[in-house]
Amino acid sequence: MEERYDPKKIELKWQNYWAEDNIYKTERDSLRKKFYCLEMFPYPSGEIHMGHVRNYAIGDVIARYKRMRGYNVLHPMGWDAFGMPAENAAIKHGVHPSKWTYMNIDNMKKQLNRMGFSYDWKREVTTCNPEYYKWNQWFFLKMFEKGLAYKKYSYVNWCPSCATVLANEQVIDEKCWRCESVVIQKRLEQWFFRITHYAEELLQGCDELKGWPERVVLMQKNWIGKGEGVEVDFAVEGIEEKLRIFTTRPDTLFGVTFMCLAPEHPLSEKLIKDKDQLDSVKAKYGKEDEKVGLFTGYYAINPLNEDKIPIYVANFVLMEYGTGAIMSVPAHDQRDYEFAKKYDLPIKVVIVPENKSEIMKEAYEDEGILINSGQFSGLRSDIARKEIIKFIENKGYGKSVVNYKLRDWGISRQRYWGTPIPIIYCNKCGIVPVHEKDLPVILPEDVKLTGKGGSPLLESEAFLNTDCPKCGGKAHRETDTMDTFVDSSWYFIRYCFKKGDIYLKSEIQNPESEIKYWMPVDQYIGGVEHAVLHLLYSRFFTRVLRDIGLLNISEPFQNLLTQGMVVKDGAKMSKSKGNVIDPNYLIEEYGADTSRLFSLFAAPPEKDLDWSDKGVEGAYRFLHRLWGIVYRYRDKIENTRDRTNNILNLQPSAAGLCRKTHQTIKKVTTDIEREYHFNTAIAAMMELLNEITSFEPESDSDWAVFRFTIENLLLLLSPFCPHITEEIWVAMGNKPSIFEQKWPEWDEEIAKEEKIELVIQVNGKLRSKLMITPGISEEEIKKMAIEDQKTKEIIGAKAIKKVIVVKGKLVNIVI
RNA sequence: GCCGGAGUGGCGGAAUUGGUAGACGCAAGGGACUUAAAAUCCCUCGUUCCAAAAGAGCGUGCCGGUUCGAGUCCGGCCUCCGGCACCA
Repeated sequence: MEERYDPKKIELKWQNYWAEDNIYKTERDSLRKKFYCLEMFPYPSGEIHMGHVRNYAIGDVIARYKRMRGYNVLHPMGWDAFGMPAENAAIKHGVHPSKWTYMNIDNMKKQLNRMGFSYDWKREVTTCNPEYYKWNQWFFLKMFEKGLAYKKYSYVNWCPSCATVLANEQVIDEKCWRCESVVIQKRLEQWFFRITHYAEELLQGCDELKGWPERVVLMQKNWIGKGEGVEVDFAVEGIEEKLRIFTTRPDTLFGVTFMCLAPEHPLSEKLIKDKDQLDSVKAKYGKEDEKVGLFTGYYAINPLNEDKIPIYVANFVLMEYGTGAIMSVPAHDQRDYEFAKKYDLPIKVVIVPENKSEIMKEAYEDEGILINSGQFSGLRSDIARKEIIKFIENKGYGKSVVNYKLRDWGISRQRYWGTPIPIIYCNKCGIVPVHEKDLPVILPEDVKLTGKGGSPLLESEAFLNTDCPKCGGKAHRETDTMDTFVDSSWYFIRYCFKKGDIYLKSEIQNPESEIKYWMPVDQYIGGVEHAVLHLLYSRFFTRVLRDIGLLNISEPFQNLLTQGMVVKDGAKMSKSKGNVIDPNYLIEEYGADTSRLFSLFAAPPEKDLDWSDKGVEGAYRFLHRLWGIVYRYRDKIENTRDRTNNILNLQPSAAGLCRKTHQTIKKVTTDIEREYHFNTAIAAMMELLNEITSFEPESDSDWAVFRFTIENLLLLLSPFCPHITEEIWVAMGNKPSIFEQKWPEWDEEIAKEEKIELVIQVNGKLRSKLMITPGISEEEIKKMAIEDQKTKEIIGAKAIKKVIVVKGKLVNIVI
């Protein structure tokens, strides 16, 4: 052991040792309980940032802690390697996305290893590897078979300048993230995954997510957006067709004064002869605030009261939700109200508030009593709703339906750097799936990336032209690639296997499968920005894979920890703001242990972490002091082989330190177990070090306590700061590795304080304190409190009304 | 607009079921060591009154309530952050 704490030197030394010793490799072991600890894998941008450091430090502490608790821990890492930045780099610098990506992976892997994270690299996943994306294609085929993958026309975000489709995430304030052109909606034929098939199950499953943050579960519920209502058919005067609408408020059916169709509704095109006028409404479709409508000239008949009501086409009606047509009740819906005011349509009140009546300035959307509603007048609206539904269903006017806001997942991307969709188009046979034995459909390397738009795969003759698997005739391949969210929807399943080719087909219905052994993920850790997208897609995939027979569970992630952002000066770290802290600099300056310690100490994991250069110094000082004290007493410690636990024969100061050690073991353990409160766990270890510093050992038994305390502190600290603890552990004469040690245990008897402080309150105000022995009777405590000198002075001649004793804590005297 | 979350010293944050508000760390001030600086160590550190100490008053966004006792529970607001948003 050297005098100076040199993090760089010892960290590199142990990282090499651990790597050579293969200390993190994981094997199936049915004798031990498994624990699957997973952090969201990174996009290989080339450099890790503070968000990664924090995310992976949290995961690493959990993985190491669970390992020491005796669990068989799976702790893998990989790369979300497909995606646009690689393509953009290729366009800008002329380097192939593949080369760029693998270079970045190389670099980031070094950086992660430099942080001392305990990953089993034998299970590394790289999504742009054909061995991986082959299974994306296989899942696609399975879903195609089951009708869960299908192709349809739909509106997509289109950037006219780049001439390409953009994902929703790539549209910022209705503009293209790259060229800032205004994005338009374009109708294109695209592949979809039928996630809506599982809408109800995904919603129900939310209640099972006990280990998830409530807000994430709520966001998922809102996103799925279940709406229960009724579909009602209205006859249209003069034509045969019925007009079907969806409403959640059948209690307002008597207040309908007009109908609205979405501009894309089939009837709109049929009823409006002037196409230019219809197009002008279409142009205002969607997110416009202004309500625009066009009278069709046709009337519908309200099946409940035979009212004749005009039919409009309106820009605020969405084709994608419900039936694309609505009944408008301006008295009880604010949007309908605005529309009615603008086009001077009648407003008919059918619900009044139970107590008061007032002049209408806006729609009354709350519950109330029905009026002007025929046989239903006088009913409360919630009861009327049920009665009217019953009536409608009996008469055959319509039926109860459930609608969801959740849409099917559009996975087609006109991009190069992604998984090819395994579909072939044949002039004779139409859409033909690639045969399973022909997987993977390899993404060709020799393509030109210009950034001009359109998939570069269209230019690759060798890729494009193929034979039809059905008739053998000339055919061509699908050139769209899959959304990269497909890759991340099942990567946690791929980790269940070691690197190399896998064969999932043989895992179906195999009860001994690795997947069934490791899944579900016991602890998942990542940013809250994935609350809906990635986490929802993964829940969907897990259900699809369950129905294929690969899994016997429905929820992939038992417990979810969403860590906060790393912020500086109140803003998220970003290049444009110039407030980025480079982890490389931090590691170079202070070492990995300090970087890890600070990012875990400064805030609880779920909250935002405010960066502070000075705070890092504080974390460094703690490790420095630990090093210093062990170095100072190195000879004595090494010559002491006893570790004493027997508090009875000790001097008071040694007994105190021994007690504090047990208390710290308890505090650190419970803080980790209780919602991973690492910040308070670290604070407790700092307190213990403070006590060690002021302890002056003299006798042999003092030294035995000293060694006992240091060893336990090292064990407690080892998941947080693996390098320094390993170094000191070995320097004290122990064998490596400290991670093969058991997590320490505390003795409740020793941890108990000999004397406790009793607080004396008078009328709820702190007035005095007494030292007492725990376990003395309530009567005695009362007596001691009243007879206390200071209490007496305050009470004076006043009468004592009541004395409340909280055992072991305080006495409150009411006068 | 709707749905969440959060407001505690100069700062990051503690306070497990209502029971000593401010643990731990940072910053600041003072001191020791040193030719000097850095590093290290020691002391002080919510605020007001008082020269200081002792002591007392006030204090967890604001107003009110429940309670012997409220940062914590209840009612009504304010501010900030996040998500969704013409979903009929």
